[in-house]
Amino acid sequence: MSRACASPFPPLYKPHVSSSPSLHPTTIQINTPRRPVRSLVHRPLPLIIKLPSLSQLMDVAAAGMGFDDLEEMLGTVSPAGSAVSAAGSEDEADLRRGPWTVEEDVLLVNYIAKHGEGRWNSLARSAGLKRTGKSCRLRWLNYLRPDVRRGNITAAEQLLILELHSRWGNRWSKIAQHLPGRTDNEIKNYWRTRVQKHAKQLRCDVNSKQFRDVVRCIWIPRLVERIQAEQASSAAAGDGDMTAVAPAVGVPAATVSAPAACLRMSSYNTQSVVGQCPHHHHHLNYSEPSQTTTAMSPDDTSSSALRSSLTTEAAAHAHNLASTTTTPMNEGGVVVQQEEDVFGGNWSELLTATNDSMIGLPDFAELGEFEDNLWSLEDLCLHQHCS
DNA sequence: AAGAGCATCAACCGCTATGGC
DNA sequence: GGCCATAGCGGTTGATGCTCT
Repeated sequence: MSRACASPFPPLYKPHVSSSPSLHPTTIQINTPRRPVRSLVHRPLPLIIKLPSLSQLMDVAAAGMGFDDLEEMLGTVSPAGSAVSAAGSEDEADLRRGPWTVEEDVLLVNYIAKHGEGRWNSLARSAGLKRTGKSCRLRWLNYLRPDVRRGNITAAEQLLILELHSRWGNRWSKIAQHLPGRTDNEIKNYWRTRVQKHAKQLRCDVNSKQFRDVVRCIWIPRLVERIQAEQASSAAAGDGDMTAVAPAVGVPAATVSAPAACLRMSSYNTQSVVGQCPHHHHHLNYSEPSQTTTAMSPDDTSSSALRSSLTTEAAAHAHNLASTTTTPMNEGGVVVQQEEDVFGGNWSELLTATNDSMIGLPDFAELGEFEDNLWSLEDLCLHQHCS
C-alpha cells in the first residue's frame, strides 16, 4: 500500500529504523530530534512514547486537541515537563532553536489546522511557540505538512531531479514543485549527498561537462531501465497497483495539489531525434505548470505521468544504452543493482566503456554557449539537429 | 567492542523579493 | 521613494546514526 497518508503530521515519529509507518500504535524510543544545536536553549531529552496510529493523529488534529490529549491517548511518557512549559518559565524574549519537540509540533499543527498558514511571526506567538516565524514556516513546510512525503527518492523521482536540475540548476524550490510531496530541502539534500557523491567518486566536478555526460549517457538510461524493470515486474504480478511499483510516488490524490508538471517521456524513441542520436532516445517534453495543456486529475502527478508514459520500447532502448554493464536482476526481474555500480571507475573510463552509446552524440566541446545551461540529451540532440 | 570516518538530513543563516504603509 | 515586516530561496552547519577497520 502507499505509505503516503493525510495524517496531520505523518512523519513526525519517524524512527531511524526504516519501515513503513504502522497504522497501529507502536512503542518506540526516539531521541527527539536528531539535532541538538548551537545555542540551544532546551536540549530535548529522549522521549519514550507510543507511536500514535494515523487515525489517532488525525483525530487529534481534527479535534484541535493538544499534546496533553495526545499524551493521554497514547500513555506517552515524556521527560519532566513539556518543552513548552519549560520554556514558559524562561524569559519571554528567549527563542528556542534547534530540534523541534513533539509538543511544539502538536502546537503548530493544531494552530494551523484551526487558523491556517501565513503571518508566521504572529502565528508563532499566537500558537504559544517560542520560535521565530521563520522556524515555524520551515518546520511546517518541510516536515509537518500533510502532503509532505518522506522516504527514499524513487528512480522516477531521481530521473526528474536529474532532468530538471539540468535545466534549472540549483533552483531547488522550482524543482520541488514538480515532485509532489518532496520539499526543496529534501531535493537539495539528495543532490548534495547522492549526486555530488557520485561526482566525487568519478573524480570530477558535479557541474563539469564530464559528469553531465555520465549522467546523460549512463545514469539516466539506467534509471529508465530500472523504472521499466519495476513496471514490468509489477505488471507480471498483475496487481495493477502502481504504488507497488514506486511506493513513494503513490501520493494520495486528496492531499496533493497537482503541480501539473508535464515531464512526459512520451517519446523516448522519437525518430527525428533518434536520427541524429541513434543511441539516445530521451525526448523530454516539458511544460511549465501554468502552461500545461494536458488535463491532469488531482492524482496525476508528474511522477505518475512520467511513470505511465514510459513505454516498454523506451525500456528496450534504455537497456541497449546501458547494455555495456550488466544489471543484476533477481528471479522476479526486479533490478537489484546498486546505484554505485554505475559509478565505478572515473568518468573517462565510464564514457569509454559506453563508447558505443556515444555514437552520434555531438562533440560537446563544440556546443559553446549551450554547454553552460543545457545539458539534457534532448537539448544536445536538438541542437545538433538544427545545426 | 571501540573508535574513526562517512553519510544523512533537520534546521539554521544570510540574502533577496515582495507588499503594505 | 523609503522603511519595515514578511515570505521565500539557496547555501551551510553539525548532531546523529551507520559502516568500516
